[in-house]
Amino acid sequence: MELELSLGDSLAPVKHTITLAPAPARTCNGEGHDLALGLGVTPTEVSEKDSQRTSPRGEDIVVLEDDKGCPQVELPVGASLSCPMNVVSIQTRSANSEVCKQGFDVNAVPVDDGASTVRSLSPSSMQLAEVPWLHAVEQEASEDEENGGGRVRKKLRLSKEQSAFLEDSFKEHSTLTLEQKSNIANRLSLRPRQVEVWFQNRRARTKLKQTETDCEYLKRSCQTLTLENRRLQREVAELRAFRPTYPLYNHHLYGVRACPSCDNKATTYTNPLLVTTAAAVSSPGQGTSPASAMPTLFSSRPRFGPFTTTGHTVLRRQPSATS
DNA sequence: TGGATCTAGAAACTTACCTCA
DNA sequence: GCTGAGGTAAGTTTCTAGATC
Repeated sequence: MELELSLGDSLAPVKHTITLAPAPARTCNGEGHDLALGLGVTPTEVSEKDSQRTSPRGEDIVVLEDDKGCPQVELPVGASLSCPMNVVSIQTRSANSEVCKQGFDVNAVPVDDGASTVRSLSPSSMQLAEVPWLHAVEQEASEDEENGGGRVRKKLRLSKEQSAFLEDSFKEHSTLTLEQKSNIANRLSLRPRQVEVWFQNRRARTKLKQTETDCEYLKRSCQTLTLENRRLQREVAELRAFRPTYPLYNHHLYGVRACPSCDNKATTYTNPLLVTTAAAVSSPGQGTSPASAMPTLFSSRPRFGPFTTTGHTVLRRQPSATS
């Protein structure tokens, strides 16, 4: 989102852009759902009109300048709302096993009384036995005959021990090699196909659960961001109403940032406009910032531009508006 | 070496059975 | 006993990566 705030008189229009920019999605493995809300007013020293530069960390920074091409003073204002909580992304085919090892473990199985006996049945200790699952096949065939050859789907219910063993196996590896599959089938007197199907369904359940978790997380993040957005809009409205005529830029007051995508030097968020305004009111003319070079900065009518979704920390100056 | 074909495995989607409130 | 919802085993389709020619 991009909220444009234009402050300055009509003779020397100067605009600053307040940007509510979602950070690029990111998870613990580099892709995902790290949400961040950034509020920035970012003048620069670059004089090329409407040009765009890149920060050392690769962030896009848009050059803001006045209509005469004079460089504006940087007023780093950052308000950031981020959710650093690690959320494991949905498994992908390419990297599912690695992803599964990190963060949220949806495989956590409540340990019940029977678990202690199950735990000792480590799949790695399995021995390849004589295909006991053939008994299951034979039994199924005889049941088919009893049904007159008509194929009636018989619902298999895995025993508690079978399920627990499969769960343990799934914790060790969410996908199976042929050997692992037949080992487990032998150990549980199931057909390899049944083991395979169980793992397929288990992966599907894992993914579904993870999706639900992600969805909940994103919902909460969205609510938080909405509230923050409203708060910021109220703040901007208050600033519009305030419209002071004093030089406002005490540069040293703007060093506070909270946006993690900028740097980690910040500790708290302070509304620099309010702080500076108060300072300017209490002692007009104070400060050593280059703001004194543009005393009319905030003297024109503020203007809000539309929100945009053009990406992360892209502060693009809108074409000069005639008030 | 690059493209066509085949194959196995996994995901996605669906169906059907079973349990339970 | 009936019913609907939810869980889950299993079937089907689609996609993809690797092997082979």
